[in-house]
Amino acid sequence: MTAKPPRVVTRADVARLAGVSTAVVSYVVNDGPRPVAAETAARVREAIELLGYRPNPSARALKLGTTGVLGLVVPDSSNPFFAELGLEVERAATARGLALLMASSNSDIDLESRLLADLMGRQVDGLLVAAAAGPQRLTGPGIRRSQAPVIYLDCARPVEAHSTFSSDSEAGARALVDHLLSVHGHGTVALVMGNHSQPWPDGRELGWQGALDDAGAPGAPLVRAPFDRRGGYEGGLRLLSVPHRPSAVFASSDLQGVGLLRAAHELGVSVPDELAIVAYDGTQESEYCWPPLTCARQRVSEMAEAAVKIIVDAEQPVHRVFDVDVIIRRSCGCPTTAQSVASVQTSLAAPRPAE
Amino acid sequence: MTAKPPRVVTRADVARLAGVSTAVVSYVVNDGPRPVAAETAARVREAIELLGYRPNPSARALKLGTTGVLGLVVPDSSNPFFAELGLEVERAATARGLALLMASSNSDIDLESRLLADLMGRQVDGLLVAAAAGPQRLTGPGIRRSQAPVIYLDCARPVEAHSTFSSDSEAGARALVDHLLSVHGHGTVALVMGNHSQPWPDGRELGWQGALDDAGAPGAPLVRAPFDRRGGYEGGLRLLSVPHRPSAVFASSDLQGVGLLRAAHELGVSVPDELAIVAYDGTQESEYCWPPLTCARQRVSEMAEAAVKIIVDAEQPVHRVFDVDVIIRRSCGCPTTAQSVASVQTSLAAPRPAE
DNA sequence: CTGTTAGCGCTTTCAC
DNA sequence: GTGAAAGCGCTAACAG
Repeated sequence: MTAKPPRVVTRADVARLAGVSTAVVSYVVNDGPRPVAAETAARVREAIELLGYRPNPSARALKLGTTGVLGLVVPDSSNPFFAELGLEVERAATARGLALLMASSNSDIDLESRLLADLMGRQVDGLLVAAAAGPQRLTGPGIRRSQAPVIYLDCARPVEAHSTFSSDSEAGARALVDHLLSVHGHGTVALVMGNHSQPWPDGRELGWQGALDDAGAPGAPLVRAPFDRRGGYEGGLRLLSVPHRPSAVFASSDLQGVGLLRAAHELGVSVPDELAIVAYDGTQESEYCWPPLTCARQRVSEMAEAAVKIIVDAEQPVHRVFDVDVIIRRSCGCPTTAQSVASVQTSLAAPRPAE
Repeated sequence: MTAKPPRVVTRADVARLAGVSTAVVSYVVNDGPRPVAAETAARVREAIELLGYRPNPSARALKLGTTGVLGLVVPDSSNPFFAELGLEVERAATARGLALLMASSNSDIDLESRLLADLMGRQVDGLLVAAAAGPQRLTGPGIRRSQAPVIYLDCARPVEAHSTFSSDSEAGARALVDHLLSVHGHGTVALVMGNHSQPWPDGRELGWQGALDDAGAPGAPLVRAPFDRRGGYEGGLRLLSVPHRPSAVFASSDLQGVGLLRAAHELGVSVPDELAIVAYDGTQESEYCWPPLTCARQRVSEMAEAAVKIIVDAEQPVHRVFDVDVIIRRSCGCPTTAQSVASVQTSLAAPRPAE
């Protein structure tokens, strides 16, 4: 509609202006693979500057087969846990010059597998997946095409040919529940558990049960509800509306803990005096709700860093279980003013699975 | 290390297997631009299926100059407001077959401008920016290269050649503060204000001041603090530790409102009985803290949808101001059990800037 | 140290 | 309705 179409400047323009070949431009842009005379290089850089040349990443990707882009798929990127995870992954990626393609599956298995296929199809250099449905969904078309590593970020079992990370949720849950039992003297502890959809038992549930069993505590109510705030709220309403309501409850996510808190407040149940609450995840939100939640915190940034490193350094697949930190705040009944933190030692608590 | 290198299947393989030319494969894959006989098309599709062929997006992008990727830059993707915004943008993008590259600037102006340049350099088809620093940072190298539209999502003033969106924060703030003043009879309302770093006054502050002025309310304390939970907490501590503490306060973000709530709880100040709180943003977190926050909610999904549409449909740049919804909950002192929502009419409240 | 050149996989014009 | 072929911009042999 206006004047001259300002054709985008290409490597050939730079070469022409600098009076060199395109190869040389490539060498100075990429700082290799062949050496370039200092003076020539300076001339090229000047030309680049002058023309405002930027390499075309598509061309580069086409040639190299590598995009400099990572993919991340989570069930819900607005859940603070995944938001924080995403932020850390993005940091780790940016620090290495990579960009991050983010996708949320809304916990929908089919959407999740479509997103995975789409990202793979976009030639990401690596895919990080906090899978709603466990790791089995690798099979669609589009997966074949790429050799890009796929890392499962919330996967308690090793998977052939993939890196699998998980937090030691069992140890974390056990420590939390045990704290309620032995320090605060609760007879038993109820559980609000999210809809874990992976093909093996959830560590949080295992840890909860284990702590109860170890203490010889009687069976306690378990309510299943979504991992979000509303799930915790409604689960809490159910849990607290019975004649003999529990005196302590473990929520399988921060968000559920927050919902639980709301339910307690609405029902006029005082926390922690009449009801102790502990939660799993340890996002910032758990620190600022009221009362602040005693929780087991996942080492999100460590996981993010490790995952990106595996991809960038093309490391062999590993199965890693990350320690979890128990953070004592007020919701359990501890009188702390300054919070205290203790790391839960995985190695002591979790025997190697014999797979 | 293992056997045969399974060379990735290309369009030529499909063509060979189907006994057609590569052009035809292209026609059926893209459903155009030339027609293909039904039977031929079927044969091609079969070959595609059989070989598990996936088009190479880099090659496509190189040829077309278009990547099917959008970029989003926010100050902090773990802030629930931006997390929710990101999720909505992602939804809108995915619905149109686009992917989303996300980046957080940590409110760092330099990092922000580097991220913008990087994303532009990656040939995104459009860039959505919730800029920490206003829209002026368009100038770096790397910006020139692309014609991709840049949309500013939180920009109260029109900017030449760009779409600019904003929520009508002034009207929202005014409605909130006025509610405190006229419905609940507070003499004045304090403000906890984030570090707005754009080159014009912040609408929230304007609205607050305006409501105060209109009511002839005396000057009220204003404390500046970061937009996050900690900012609200520390701002709250300062605000509430003076001899004659305010009876009502407006927080410029949900997160600050949450921090404020914590400060009040810690200080034993009862909300809303001794202190009324209202906040701006309206994320989910504001609904589940205690007491739930009366707030002005931004229409995040509407904004996301509109922004993506502008890019996809290559619409002309516009300046849009989105209405904001006031949601009455308990923190202001209203006795509601069911929350009530009222949209604040922009057109009535905000005169057109004469720029 | 520098230049020439052959593709990477795809789209699309132009001929048939 | 289909095929041949010319690039898109870049990298990295290979030849000088």
